Amino acid sequence: MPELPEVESVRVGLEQHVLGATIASVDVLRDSVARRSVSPSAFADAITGASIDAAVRRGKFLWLSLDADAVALSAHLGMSGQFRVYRDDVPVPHSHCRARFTLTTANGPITLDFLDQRTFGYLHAESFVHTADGLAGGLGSASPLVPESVAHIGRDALDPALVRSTVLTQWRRGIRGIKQLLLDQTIVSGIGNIYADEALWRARVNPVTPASALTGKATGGLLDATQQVMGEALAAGGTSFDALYVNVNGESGYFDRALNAYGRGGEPCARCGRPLQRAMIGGRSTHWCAKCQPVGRRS
DNA sequence: AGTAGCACCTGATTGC
DNA sequence: TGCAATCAGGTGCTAC
Repeated sequence: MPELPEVESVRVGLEQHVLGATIASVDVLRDSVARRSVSPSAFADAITGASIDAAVRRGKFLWLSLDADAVALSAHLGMSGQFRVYRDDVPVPHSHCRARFTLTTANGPITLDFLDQRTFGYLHAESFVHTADGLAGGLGSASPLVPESVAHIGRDALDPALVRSTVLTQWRRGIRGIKQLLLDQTIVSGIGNIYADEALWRARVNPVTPASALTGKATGGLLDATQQVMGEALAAGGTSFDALYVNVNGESGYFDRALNAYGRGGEPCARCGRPLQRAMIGGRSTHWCAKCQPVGRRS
């Protein structure tokens, strides 16, 4: 479940079910899921026997802190990754199951599956590095550490430590269309294709507006809109259109019913009634209202 | 240094 | 009915 609200619902599920558990065994069902590790067996060896202390997230990057920050079990869900937790009735691994973990807890064993139809997601065992500002590395832990593979991305839209002025400066420094800046995970992480379109619609900013042409008021409004949309989606359990995007219990979120732009090309704009536009921009399908979101808008 | 393009995959849907 | 083309919530490497 790719964007921030969906990954956060997964993080909360992991926090509820696997905190304090010990990793008894790891079964890699498709080698490429551990492609960032030296080998699937090296991945399994690095985490087997470890205890899970925290479930942490920054943007779309998720990790479990093992053995008091000795090792990170990091996970990226890519386009289609899921975690599923089973306690009593453990099914035969799904055809999309790429790795299965067996955990031991005070209340008995748990099975944790990592499913990923399109295989863009991955699991990795790696070291931690310190954050530059010394503040908590992500939501779910007060530790000022992040996995090495997460160090290059910015803080996410809902992180209290996000520095607003820095974001606005970096957005306005870009020459690309503002949508591409929104998707740049090194500035603000967690924004994906759905919420980029939603935030732009809400802030009435055209997706192809050169970022450097935006006023400070416009970028400020865009960051506000991004945070609002993310917060509302999170409260609704995330966005899902089908069984591919579910929480650790296999349940879907409902925010798709509240989307105003994404996936609504040709349908009337909820503000003005004009049919929404749809086009490929920067390789991603993009939806906007030509009337409410004119190019060259000054504020 | 910053940016565009493409590669990485599977599967559902659409169109001929 | 069959088969090819298109599209999908992302990231990261390469080549300009």
